[in-house]
Amino acid sequence: MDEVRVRFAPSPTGYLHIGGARTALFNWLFARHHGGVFILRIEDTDRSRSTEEYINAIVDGMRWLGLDWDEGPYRQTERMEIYQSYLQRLIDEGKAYYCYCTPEELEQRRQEAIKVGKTPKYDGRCRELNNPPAGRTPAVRFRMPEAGQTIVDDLIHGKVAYPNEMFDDFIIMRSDGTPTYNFVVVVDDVDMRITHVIRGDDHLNNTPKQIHIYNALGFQIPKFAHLPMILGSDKTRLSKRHGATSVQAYREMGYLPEALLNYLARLGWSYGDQEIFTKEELIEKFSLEGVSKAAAVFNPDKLLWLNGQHLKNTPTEKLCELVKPFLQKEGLIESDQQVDHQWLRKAVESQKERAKTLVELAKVMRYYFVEEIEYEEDAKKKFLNEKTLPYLVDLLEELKRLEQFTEQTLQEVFSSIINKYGIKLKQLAQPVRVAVTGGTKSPGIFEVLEIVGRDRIIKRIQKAIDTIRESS
RNA sequence: GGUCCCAUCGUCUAGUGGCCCAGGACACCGGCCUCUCACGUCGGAAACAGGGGUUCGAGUCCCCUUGGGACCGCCA
Repeated sequence: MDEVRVRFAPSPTGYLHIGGARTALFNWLFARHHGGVFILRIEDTDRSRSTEEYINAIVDGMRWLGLDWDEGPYRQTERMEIYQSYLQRLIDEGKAYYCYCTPEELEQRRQEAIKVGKTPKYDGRCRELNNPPAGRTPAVRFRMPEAGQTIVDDLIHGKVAYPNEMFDDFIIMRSDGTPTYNFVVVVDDVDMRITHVIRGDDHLNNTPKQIHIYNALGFQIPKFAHLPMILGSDKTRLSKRHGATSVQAYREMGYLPEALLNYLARLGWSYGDQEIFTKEELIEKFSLEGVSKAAAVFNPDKLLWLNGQHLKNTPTEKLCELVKPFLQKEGLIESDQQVDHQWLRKAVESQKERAKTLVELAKVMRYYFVEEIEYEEDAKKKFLNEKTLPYLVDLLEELKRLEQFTEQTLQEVFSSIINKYGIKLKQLAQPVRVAVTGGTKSPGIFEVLEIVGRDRIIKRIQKAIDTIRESS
């Protein structure tokens, strides 16, 4: 195979969303797998809806996901002369023509057609126009064949045949002089020597039109691969109604890029029974053969699980850095604060298997950072009471005498109290857990105590004792 | 309405004519592990949309029906 060249071509009319990211990912994986070139191209010919802000958001999203591009970002608005020259060629050769109908007229005819149950279709009235009406700036239409059929040979769907009667002469240049999608996409893909057009299958029905443009311009047709759509839980096209859909939103919710990538890859693609992939494995194992034809429903639960898996597999060292912004958001550290690195490592290590997102991770670390903890009402009632009071009193005494607070020495202290009262570890551990963390859930109690540290442990147990005495 | 695409557990999927009374994963339920919670682990419930063919044999091939989706724009 010659060098593979693929592109991701979003239109900047919104943030980078899940569907776009998946298309980008498949293109990127295909390029990386084949040692090819991945191009980012911004399709901003719709000036009224494209914004600079969205372009930045898309670029940021791609960077965060780690989908690096080799060329671009190209912008179509910067390539107008190129389109213009091809357009002129089509007009000169009679393959395109000026249309003087106004959008209002067209809309009106469309509505009428729909009303009588006919296919809304341009009637071709300007096709052979000799005396154009004065005072109107025309659009340009592409002349489509009226009979026969057009075959799209798709890598995922196979050969798809379209009867040509269903097509009308579509507009390739607006009356304001800007070219439209179906024309521009062809010119760009040819100009950028794209070998494989990999995109959502909502574009499948546009492909025959594009094929005729390729032919009219005498270009070679690239390979097409139309990816299945991503649906919401109600099986309709994924949209805001289904919850978070922008890549940025997942970033803020504490998802890891590699988890999102892994999830997106498995949506519409599979490799036997494997669920968890590193980025490198994805590149190694990806192929269009493994892509399915059927649309897939986006399942946030599975993404969450996968994120937990990736979180667990992330080196603690790296997790420490990743969680810092989230600790800041929780108000647990200041942006310029120096946190003892060894200590943070232990803290993160103790919680990493318990959190499914960075947000969760930061939240469960609260009692490691704050001075004063608050009790959960149920936990307090159940574990801080007359019955547990003597254990806590004894523990406090012993801890005050203890110099070195390590898991080892703490364990010894706990043992002596358990023996003295003839109780199980849980009967002591739970009250202590509530006293130190405020709740009933945490990593191993000795681990937690070591991380919280001597001074705060003593303070918190004292407070628990006071609390019990006050309420009795 | 026209055209096109698609169809295995609730969801993501394995399955490319016999290895499938259908396998894995998420979620769900139960057991184990255990100082709690997670992690882990073991087990359970759960699907070939329906109907016709083809074939010795069909989840797998063909047709129809049904259901879902996409496109039909001076949006991309």
